[in-house]
Amino acid sequence: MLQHQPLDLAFHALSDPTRRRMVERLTLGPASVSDLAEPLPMSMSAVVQHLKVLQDAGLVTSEKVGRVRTCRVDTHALSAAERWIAERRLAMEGRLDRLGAFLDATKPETEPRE
Amino acid sequence: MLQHQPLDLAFHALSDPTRRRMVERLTLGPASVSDLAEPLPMSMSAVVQHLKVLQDAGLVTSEKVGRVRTCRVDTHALSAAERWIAERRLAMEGRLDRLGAFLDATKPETEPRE
DNA sequence: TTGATACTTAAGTGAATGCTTCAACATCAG
DNA sequence: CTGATGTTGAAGCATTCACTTAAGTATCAA
Repeated sequence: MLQHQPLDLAFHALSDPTRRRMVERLTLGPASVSDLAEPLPMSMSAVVQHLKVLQDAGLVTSEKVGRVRTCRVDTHALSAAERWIAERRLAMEGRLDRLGAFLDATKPETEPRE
Repeated sequence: MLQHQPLDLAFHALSDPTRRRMVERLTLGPASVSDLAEPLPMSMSAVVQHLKVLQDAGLVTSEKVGRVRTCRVDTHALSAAERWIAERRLAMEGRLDRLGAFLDATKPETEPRE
């Protein structure tokens, strides 16, 4: 991926189970990099790389104080991803509603109400 | 990716702009492979490969009649992805609510109502 | 039957991904 | 200062990705 829209980055970041676990952990509250790494069966280095993906996607923010980096969920990118899906669902439902209305109007095999 | 959970496949499929365009097109109604390929700046072959990713993720179904394959959105995987995000958002909001309540209870710098 | 249409499949290529290890580096406690 | 802690960075490696081209296979129309 060399030139991405925000949604590319967000969905890509969420496509990895390790990164989803990290987000799940962070929804419970802020955590250090070590906290995030502790339950994960991989090196610190790998966790930091996953964290970078999450940050580049705008799903997570972090700030370093002393030697500890504290990470938090950033809801904006998460909401954007959710919104894209919801919009598609609404587009589909709208279409299905129109189809339903069409079928109702066209083929009233039982008497239509009113 | 060699051993994936459904969400891995769904988010991965959605992380590509071409595949999102295909889903967007399909939310407007069923389409053939050629219909899907027509606006896209790549070979049919590439489109078919994208379609396979969408189908493996459970986002799209298709059936072939004659020489035409007709594709449709399958809402189940889409809903699952949406649900994962919504759950994280709710988890966060719940946490923020509790934090808010805690702050209200702990530091009533203005008089609490009641 | 012949040709055009609508896909399908295989093989190949360069770039990106998900790790690893090893070597830094900057706090902070004692 | 000295060591332990918490993180950061670079390099390397096997795999997966997003395409391409080229060669199929059905199906339908004439």
